[in-house]
Amino acid sequence: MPSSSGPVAAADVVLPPSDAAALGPASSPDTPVRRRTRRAIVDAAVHMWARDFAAPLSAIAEQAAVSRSTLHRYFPDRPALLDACLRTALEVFGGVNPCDDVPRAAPEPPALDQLLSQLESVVRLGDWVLFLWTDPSRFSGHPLADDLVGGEDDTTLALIRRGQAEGSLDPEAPADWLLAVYYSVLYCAAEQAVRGAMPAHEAGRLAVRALRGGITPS
Amino acid sequence: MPSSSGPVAAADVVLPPSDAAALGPASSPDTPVRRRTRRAIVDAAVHMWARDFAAPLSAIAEQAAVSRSTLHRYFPDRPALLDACLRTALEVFGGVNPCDDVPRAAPEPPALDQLLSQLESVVRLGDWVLFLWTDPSRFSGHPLADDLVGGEDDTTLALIRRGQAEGSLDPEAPADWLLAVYYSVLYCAAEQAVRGAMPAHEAGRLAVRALRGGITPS
DNA sequence: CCATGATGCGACACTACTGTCCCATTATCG
DNA sequence: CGATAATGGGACAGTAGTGTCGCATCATGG
Repeated sequence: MPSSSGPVAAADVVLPPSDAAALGPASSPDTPVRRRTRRAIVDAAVHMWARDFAAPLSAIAEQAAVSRSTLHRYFPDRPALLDACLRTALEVFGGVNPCDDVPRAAPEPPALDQLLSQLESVVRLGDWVLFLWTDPSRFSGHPLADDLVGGEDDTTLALIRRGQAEGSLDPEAPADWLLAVYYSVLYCAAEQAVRGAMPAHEAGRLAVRALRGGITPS
Repeated sequence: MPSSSGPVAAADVVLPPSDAAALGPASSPDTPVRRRTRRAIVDAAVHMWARDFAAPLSAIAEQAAVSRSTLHRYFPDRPALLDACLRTALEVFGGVNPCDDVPRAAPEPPALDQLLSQLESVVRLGDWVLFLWTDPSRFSGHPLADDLVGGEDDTTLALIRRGQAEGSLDPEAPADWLLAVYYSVLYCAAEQAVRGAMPAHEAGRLAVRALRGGITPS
């Protein structure tokens, strides 16, 4: 998952105009109307695909309150819409290129604390978490998703390795195992929140508690 | 997940003959040949659907080394094959009707120990675990799956509640939250084993460790 | 060895979905 | 208000997958 000072408000995210394939009609620069329509389609896709990755484009169009023709004006095909969702996910999760990170002057807090703090933020992104992690293997190997879901570029993996080195995370377990556990607990928390079983902050708290101490009493 | 003294060897499981829709040609009682063919198809379905739930029947037939015609002789349609897989899963996971459980004379071990011991057994069932839990919501509400994947009939949920009552499990978290965490860690372990990252027993050990103490050092 | 059981092949009809296209209509902007 | 942008509707062709069917072939069991 990309590192950040915190997730960007979902409504503020704008797809880079360089992605010509995802542009709407006439491939000219976006107008506000077009930007809103495109974002409505992406949000609808994430909403539907979080729940059923086989959901057809017609259902997504309906969820977005547009016609299938309109959907196809913005996204020529299903893979293009999926790419747009993944690119938007990078923004939503505060995506920055890890190589751009500038080392901080002050020592960072323990990696465990940072990791859990990140989880508490991310769990509020409900549908986006379900979209990415309902089936953890869904986007394995997808070039746009490597930075999000546990590929070698995933900054969360780097954070886990730092935590193991500094002693705040279990040094006896493989890093990618800890990452898998982290994402799966994050998914559980987001799923609880999305289906209304509890508020997102409570789900985050329970997830943090589970990752700190397991399912035993504290 | 149904309680048992241990999972039944997969090869020994036989689909109840009462399931007429799933019987092979002529709906007469099974011959050994037919029983083996049916089981090969079910195993192939679980293998393919563990990895991709959209896998077509033609791919399942190929995996089972039968023709699509033959697959259709045994299972009239995709839902029938899915039902057969879920019924077989009940057998594989040692399914018994929870109401049939007779209270033991001697006190049972702590629920946490029982839970984790069960996990170490179940993780060896690789494909079956992935089939059921790759997408935790896949079979939600499916009548055949309630006893397996966290429905109210799930004996694991009862075990968790007993553990919370006796103090070996976190009493401050909702029982269905602990169940969701348990299944998600089980899935992670099975996935590591199935993709060859580590042996199943090592994955089980790591999962137990994570559920006992979280991702912090022990 | 032969009758019967079991299976494979492939054609066919059908379904659901997708991608393209065009024209009429509605919304937006200056 | 009018020109332009944006959209909806629906037809159409195509794809992938499914379910059915009949016949030839192979496997099995007595």
